[in-house]
Amino acid sequence: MGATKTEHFTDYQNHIAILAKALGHPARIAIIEYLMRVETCICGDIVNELPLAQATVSQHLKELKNAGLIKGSIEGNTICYCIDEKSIEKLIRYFSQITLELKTKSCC
Amino acid sequence: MGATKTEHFTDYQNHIAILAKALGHPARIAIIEYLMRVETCICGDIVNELPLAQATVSQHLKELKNAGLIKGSIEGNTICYCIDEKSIEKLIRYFSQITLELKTKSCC
DNA sequence: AAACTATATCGTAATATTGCAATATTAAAT
DNA sequence: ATTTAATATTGCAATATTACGATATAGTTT
Repeated sequence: MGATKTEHFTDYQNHIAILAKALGHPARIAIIEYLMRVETCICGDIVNELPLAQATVSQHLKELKNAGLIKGSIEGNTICYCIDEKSIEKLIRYFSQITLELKTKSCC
Repeated sequence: MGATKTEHFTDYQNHIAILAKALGHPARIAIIEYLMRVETCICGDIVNELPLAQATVSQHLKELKNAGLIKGSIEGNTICYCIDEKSIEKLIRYFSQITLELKTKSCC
């Protein structure tokens, strides 16, 4: 016990859950907001931006990358991280569909 | 160590993270989708809908409720659970803002 | 090449989450 | 008042996450 029973859910449900889970930590939200704000997307500053150790930030970046929320390309010495717009758009579409569907319901 | 350092992030960042985290499990996504689909929102069927024990479903419902994603009102013997549209709209607004901001950037 | 810089990975401790059986609670039906 | 039905809570084992120091890796600069 203790492990999520992913096999009992659809691929789509698991996919949305993976995206949401990756965003389910304030540090990762802060990273996304930083990448959104900043002109260039050199990573170097992310560590300085966040109140966390370098190893921890690196770990959070990895999770965002695994979920497909950010892309990182090696740029010589540093790594250019940036938001993968498509994943955010996927979430917008998903949640929009929910509110749309809810409009047709009378309940609550 | 091991506990999230929420105190280092803004209330808004923490709030968005809490909403996302609550949606970061396929069972809870399945619950949201079920509540979206169904006409009435009597809870009884949720347990039968999901491949999980009653206690586990109850726990997931509690987490969705704590995050503010669903509302539950006691309806005699059963409980009427339904999606709190406002929370979903909050997420749509948040993610829309991100994509909007990204359009103004050239990077990546 | 040696030193420096940026990032990743490893190991590990602290804490959180997931899942369920057993039990409790509360309202409805008999 | 008992029984039944629906949901919540408790306790606990298995697993995952969070955080960080130490170390590894790889490119840059000197």
